[in-house]
Amino acid sequence: MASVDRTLVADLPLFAGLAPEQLDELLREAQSVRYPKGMTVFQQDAEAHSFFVLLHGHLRVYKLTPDGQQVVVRFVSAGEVFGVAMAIGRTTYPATAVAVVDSIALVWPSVAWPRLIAKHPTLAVNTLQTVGSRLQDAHARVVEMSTEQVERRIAHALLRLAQQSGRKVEAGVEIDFPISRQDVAEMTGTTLHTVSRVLSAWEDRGFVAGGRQKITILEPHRLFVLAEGGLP
Amino acid sequence: MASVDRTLVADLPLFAGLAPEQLDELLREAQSVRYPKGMTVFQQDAEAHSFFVLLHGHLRVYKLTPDGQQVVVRFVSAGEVFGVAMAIGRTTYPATAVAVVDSIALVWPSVAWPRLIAKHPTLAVNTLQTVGSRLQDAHARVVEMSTEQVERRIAHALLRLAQQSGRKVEAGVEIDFPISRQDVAEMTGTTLHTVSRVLSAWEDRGFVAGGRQKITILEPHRLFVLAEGGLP
DNA sequence: GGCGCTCTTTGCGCCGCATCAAACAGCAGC
DNA sequence: GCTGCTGTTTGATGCGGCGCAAAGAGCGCC
Repeated sequence: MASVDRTLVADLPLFAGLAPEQLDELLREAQSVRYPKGMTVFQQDAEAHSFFVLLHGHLRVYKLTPDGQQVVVRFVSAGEVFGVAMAIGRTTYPATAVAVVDSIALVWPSVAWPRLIAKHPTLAVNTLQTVGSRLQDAHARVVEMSTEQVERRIAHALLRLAQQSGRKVEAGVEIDFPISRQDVAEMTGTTLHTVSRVLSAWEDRGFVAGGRQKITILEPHRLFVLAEGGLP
Repeated sequence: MASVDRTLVADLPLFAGLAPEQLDELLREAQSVRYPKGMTVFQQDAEAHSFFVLLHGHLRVYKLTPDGQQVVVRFVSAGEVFGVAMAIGRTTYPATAVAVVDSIALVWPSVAWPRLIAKHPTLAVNTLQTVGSRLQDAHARVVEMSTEQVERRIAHALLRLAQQSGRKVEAGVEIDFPISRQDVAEMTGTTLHTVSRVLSAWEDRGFVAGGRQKITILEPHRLFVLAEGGLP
């Protein structure tokens, strides 16, 4: 299998502080894999055979409750590490990851992880930062769900999505992958009905523009004020 | 300052895989500090000057929202690392930690962290596991808050508390530090009124026994069934 | 011992949002 | 084009649990 070009990934946070030769060495062990839209990259509770870096595309990561409800944990964008179950001491994946658009990822076997971090401790340090920032995101979400009501939670979710995966477009900022009202509902702990109602109201006020699996934020500042509890 | 005895902390997960001499070296740089009940160990948004290992006691870690509401992030038990802001790439603490009983912690200056992990990469790996398991806790909480209603969330919170800080007592399992209804409310995203009502109902049914800042679980199994959505 | 503080219990009314229901619209496939 | 599927909108209804209020109980402190 042809090795991946170093320049494609040299700037990723995961590889910060690694010498070019070290990076080449890492990449030599990775495979580049295509995941067509809709394909499952890994499944909750399945054995964590691999860990990944997303090169291109977007993934939807969600947890399934015993009674069949889904909760969206996050969306993965290009450049991010994901599926690092082994690194955090798990043998199975804690969630399911599905490609929401055609995607490409670098794939390492999980068994290589202990050896790789032993040789390149920087990897562990960088992963610690990544996991740490996810922990902060998760805590922020807990705080939001504990103290804010639905409208503000949806505003926060949209702003976070725009920041992570926003694409600037003439009218404003558009989430650059297909996202449904149901998805937003599963990110904010509400129902698609409520999300639809809230977005419709915002659309009337000119804050956002909707569409089938599409959301464009027209007035980010107004939305921000709303998220922080103001009365825009 | 007298060095801490190695045997006190040798079994902690943070120090797993370190040679005795390495551990001694680490401990030589630490200070042992007493925090009387009620004292603040560190404050949200303050500069993260130190990181810690709790030797004895219990801490309450909470976040304060802009409008003054508190959300309990977790309770720290003896043996755990905490305040590792620097490790996850922050310069300030993301939350406030207060001693709920007289406590003792080992304290290292944060500036020592980069040097320590450079010398002992195992520390980074072990911390990664710790932060990873906290991430899973946080995600579990997000899922609960998204999909479960109050009674089940409270049941889950109590079971988690019992597991982390339960003390076996003749009648059942008792949370072994002072914890108020308000605390439970701030862990589950509800109000102390609702928690009080739920606990009273459970007390009538014989599942738990209450008291001022005290909760004893009499029927862990019944509570578990309830938490999982059954009808006990 | 008794005062006062903090924590807890309990009642009542209201409301935000879930639930149920049904029609509507964009997009793919034939 | 038409058909069917999936995603979206909007209305009507009900209820879990929050907000408010006030009384009760355990405990430290003087």
